[in-house]
Amino acid sequence: MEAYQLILQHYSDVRVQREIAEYSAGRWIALHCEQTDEKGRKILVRYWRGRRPLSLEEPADLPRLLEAYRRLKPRSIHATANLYGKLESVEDVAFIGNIAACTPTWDVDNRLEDWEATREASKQIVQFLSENGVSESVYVKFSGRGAHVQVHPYAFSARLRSKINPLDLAYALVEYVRGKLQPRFVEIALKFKAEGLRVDNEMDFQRLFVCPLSVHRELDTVAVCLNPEELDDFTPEEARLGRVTHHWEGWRNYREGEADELAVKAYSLVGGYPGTYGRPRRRKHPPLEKQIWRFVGRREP
DNA sequence: CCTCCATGTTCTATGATGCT
DNA sequence: AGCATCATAGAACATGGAGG
Repeated sequence: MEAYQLILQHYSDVRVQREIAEYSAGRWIALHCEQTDEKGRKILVRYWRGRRPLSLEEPADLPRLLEAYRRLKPRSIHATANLYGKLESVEDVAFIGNIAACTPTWDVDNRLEDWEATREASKQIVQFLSENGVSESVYVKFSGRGAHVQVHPYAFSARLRSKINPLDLAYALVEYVRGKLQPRFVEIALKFKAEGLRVDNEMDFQRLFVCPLSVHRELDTVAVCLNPEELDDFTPEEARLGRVTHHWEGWRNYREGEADELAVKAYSLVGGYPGTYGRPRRRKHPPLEKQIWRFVGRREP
């Protein structure tokens, strides 16, 4: 069978469609395609006809999108860490004010062959969260190569999210925990001789992560979710494209507000997301031309 | 494809200098 | 002082590479 057929076959599975749709609901999604641009990089489609942020709200949307972009050969499905209040225009994703909730994510990068080190680093994060009251809203996602440790967006209560921007909360939480555990990560890298191990805070205002049950963007592996308490039961062999035998549907579990206390502590210590983008930039001085028109006493023609 | 981010380049506001 | 020019720092903008 041709290699791409295997991908289409994977996405034709209704369970795959359901998981991707349910995860993607409210998020801004992207299709990473096998078709490359003139520089040989895979094309990433983020807008519908260049206007509307791409979204995927129900299972049937997945085959529809694959069909619409079939010439580009979509390969992996990504979704933002953010959940948006509205997803209809470019402006809806251009400013942080429309972020309704955000998924704190520790990106554990590593070579596929060093899964044991990836798993141990993930385990440290899970354990730290658990010790600090965050246990029912956590899952680990094998990304197809490394892993993502994610906290359900509603582990921050609606009340807290209305007071502090969810992106700031997520950024602070990830950064705080990462800082606490950094020495452990170094130990793990040494112990397993996994010099490629890195735990990054990639939270930014339109960051994408691979969807549960998406195919990896390069490897013939699938992003499956793992029960954080049973990480030892999984090996990457069980997530090979066409032979997926392991996936935990508990990624949707959460307890509202269980991460509030830790997030507030983190936020008070490390502060919010440091980027300026998404917050409108102000000119200190208006361009000369505008000043002249103002001086002349009328608006520009 | 689209965006971030570092880097380099251009622009602009402002203060210093110098001249009348 | 009043005016013009020059120097300069920081802001704004352009560009290129990286990455999802």
